[in-house]
Amino acid sequence: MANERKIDMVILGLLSHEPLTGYDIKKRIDGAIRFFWKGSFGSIYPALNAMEKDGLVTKENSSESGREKIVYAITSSGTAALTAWLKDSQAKNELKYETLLKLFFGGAVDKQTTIHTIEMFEQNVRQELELLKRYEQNLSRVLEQQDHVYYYLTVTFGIETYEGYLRWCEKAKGVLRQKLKNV
Amino acid sequence: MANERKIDMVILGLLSHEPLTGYDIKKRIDGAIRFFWKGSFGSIYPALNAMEKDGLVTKENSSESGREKIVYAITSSGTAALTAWLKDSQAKNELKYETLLKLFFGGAVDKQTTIHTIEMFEQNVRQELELLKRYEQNLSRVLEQQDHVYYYLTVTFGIETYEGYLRWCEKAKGVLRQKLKNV
DNA sequence: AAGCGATATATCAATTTGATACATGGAGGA
DNA sequence: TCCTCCATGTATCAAATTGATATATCGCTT
Repeated sequence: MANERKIDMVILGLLSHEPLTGYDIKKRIDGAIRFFWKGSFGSIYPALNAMEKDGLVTKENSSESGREKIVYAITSSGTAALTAWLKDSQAKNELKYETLLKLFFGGAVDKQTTIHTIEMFEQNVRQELELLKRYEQNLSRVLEQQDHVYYYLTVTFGIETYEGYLRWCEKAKGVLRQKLKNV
Repeated sequence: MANERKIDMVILGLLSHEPLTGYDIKKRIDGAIRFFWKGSFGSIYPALNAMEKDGLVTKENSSESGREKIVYAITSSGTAALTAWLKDSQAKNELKYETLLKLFFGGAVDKQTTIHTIEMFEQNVRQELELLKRYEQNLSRVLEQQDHVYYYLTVTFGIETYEGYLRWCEKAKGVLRQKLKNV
């Protein structure tokens, strides 16, 4: 088999705070979580159905506020599964950077092309970094209060990482431009 | 459809340097490339067959040195496909860090557990960083000569990133320990 | 009343992973 | 010489996931 469904843990983690619809879950994932994980409807809805069958979450049809929808809540089995996963300190961290792949094979094209690829990457990182810094500011205000520490730490991870990326971009462009002059 | 096969580009990139068997390709990917991309036999062999059918690579059975094997070489169409991809400066960069996911949902378990997860991450990063620094040393010697610049730059990317990770680990552990005292 | 974007659920082909199966070559020890 | 182990080498499969698409409703604005 290809792993156990990690999307299950994302969903359970989110449901441990509040009951949500599949659509809500997708929105949460596309929010703060998207910096280090992602999920699509094509995995969310099947996972919800499977977990409901396994008793990890409960389904509840609701049409109170507006249209018909299915609200999911975590069960005690679900909480158990979540904490069991959290207590396992092993974690698979995976990077798939197409920018680096293009850089690695940069020898097959001219250097300006590679520099441009780096610049596109840089631009994107700059944008995301700005967003992360806004998050950090908002979070640092409410940090003393609740469980926001965990959210805050994932944000600072992103900031530290992205600032490293930008430093690297400068260096990399410098190296390539130097090389450009030599040849 | 779920994307165009990125594994094709990895394979073509590798074949642009020298003809290789599927097994060779896997070894290359598990070497330097594994820091920013990966690939398994389950994607490599089907991709090779598909690309052979499309004329991007040529198959050649060989049994010269020892056992029977299939050596693949890139064609001019393959080179064209590779450079077309390289010239497109758009790139999808994706991160899937289970460590951060566990951190994000850390509120559901005690803080020692989360600290331990960070420590496991830290240990792994430290190991990889050591390896990357060895690569860097070896590469910096031959840097002036050939196309090693591109390889070198992916390595320095890793080093810059991993050093950022380690700085963050220290901070994160500090924040959590502080929190631990307060509560 | 019409149009539009957000809400909401669901499914599908294509891609990829990770595991597994199977077979041969060569190196080294008994 | 024979045996065992490991690296080489090709291949396939179920499960997970993506990204796209289909379909329908709600509420707001014009």
